[in-house]
Amino acid sequence: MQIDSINIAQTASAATIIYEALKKAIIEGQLADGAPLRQDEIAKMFNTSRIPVREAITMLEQQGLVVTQRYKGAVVAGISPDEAAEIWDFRALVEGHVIEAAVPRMSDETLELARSYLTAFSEGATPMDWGDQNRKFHTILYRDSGLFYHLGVIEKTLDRVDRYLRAQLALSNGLARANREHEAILAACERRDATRAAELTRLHILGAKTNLLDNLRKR
Amino acid sequence: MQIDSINIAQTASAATIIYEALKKAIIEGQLADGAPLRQDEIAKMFNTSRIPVREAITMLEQQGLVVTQRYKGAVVAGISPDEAAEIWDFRALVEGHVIEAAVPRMSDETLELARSYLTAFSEGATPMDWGDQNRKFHTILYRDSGLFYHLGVIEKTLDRVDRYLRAQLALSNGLARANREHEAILAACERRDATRAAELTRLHILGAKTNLLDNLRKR
DNA sequence: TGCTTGCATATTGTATCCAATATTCGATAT
DNA sequence: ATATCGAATATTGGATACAATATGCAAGCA
Repeated sequence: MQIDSINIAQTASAATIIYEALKKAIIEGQLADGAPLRQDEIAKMFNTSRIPVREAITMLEQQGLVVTQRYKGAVVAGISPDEAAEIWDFRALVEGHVIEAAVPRMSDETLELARSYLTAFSEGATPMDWGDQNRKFHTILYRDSGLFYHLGVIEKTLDRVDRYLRAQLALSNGLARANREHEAILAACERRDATRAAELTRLHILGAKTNLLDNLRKR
Repeated sequence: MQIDSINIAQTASAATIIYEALKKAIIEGQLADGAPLRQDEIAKMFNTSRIPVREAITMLEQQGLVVTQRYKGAVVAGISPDEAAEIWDFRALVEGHVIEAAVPRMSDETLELARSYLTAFSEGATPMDWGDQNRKFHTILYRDSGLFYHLGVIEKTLDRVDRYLRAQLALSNGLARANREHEAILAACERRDATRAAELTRLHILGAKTNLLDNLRKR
């Protein structure tokens, strides 16, 4: 006898659980740039030994979310204005390509979901809401491309800059413009204009880049 | 007193050494698709305990070079024709963009280096030679872009598919065409025609994709 | 005071040991 | 013969213990 469903729900390893939790904390900005990740401290928080903690930190390092130095430990990786600029350029390139591939294959359900995220975004009250709904809105528009490698790279890139994206949205002119541009992108998708959707996505990202850089350099 | 040079040569951790060695073995194809990575076995090879081995495997998993299952271990990650096709598309997109950014900033030394790699490629005798020189040739042309995030993503992508790239070059029509196309790309760089260099790079990669897919599907 | 030196403490890196799970293989029943 | 069960073995996941290195601090000295 074979009952697959029983084996499907694999309990995650402690290392994975710790990794997800730390990643969330970094992405959401609860751990600020440069904040140290002490193995002992984290191990106590999760009631484990340091071994799974170390594996979690190793994963984070591979993702570029922390930087470690031998015998000195890991700290949350920051981002310089130059890096930020480059990453936004990268996003424009890849996300533009992916949405262009996705539009012809985009289902009505996807469009409806996107619309609901757009609404939730405009009704959001906190930077966390804006960030979450913004990300949901964009990634749902990419999903139907079926380009899993691209999607994975985009996810990792967004993880890397999520904090800064949120900060950018919270700027004075961030929200209103994002809303306007989201509306235009979704409209292009709805009328199946892949080229225009891609163009608008690129402009949306590059505009956010300018906005963010003005702010980063100001500090 | 400050003597920097003494502290520069950091001895790498065992985990890092093992990671580099395993990565090399996977990239070079010494460990074939699906080959299991036994922690005990590897630990003995490096005269260490399994702890650094596990961290090395964790790194490889994050890179997508191995796939692990809880309590079952890690095996070298293969690649399906669909994934291969997508990754070659991704390469065309990103590498085309990066070389376009690099050409205006490309130094004469870079061009000379590229020429030397091109020569070494054409004179190579084994798939390993071809693969190495091919990769050197391409990446040197990207370097002067200064787009470090893009460069990092490209490196990881090439690591992921290095084995298949090598196999593609070794196909009957692989070498001669690669040589011809490399020559054309380099010529465009030398006359500072960024647009053309980018276009040729994209065509070069997409052509290789077709060649590879024909071969993958045949098996 | 300002600087070095050496020790105590803190932190990370690794080895060893135990626990949890998977796999193999033989015995048994049908 | 084939299928099923269960114990023995193999393998991975994690806890504890120890080693290597970094950091902070206080004593000593100019």
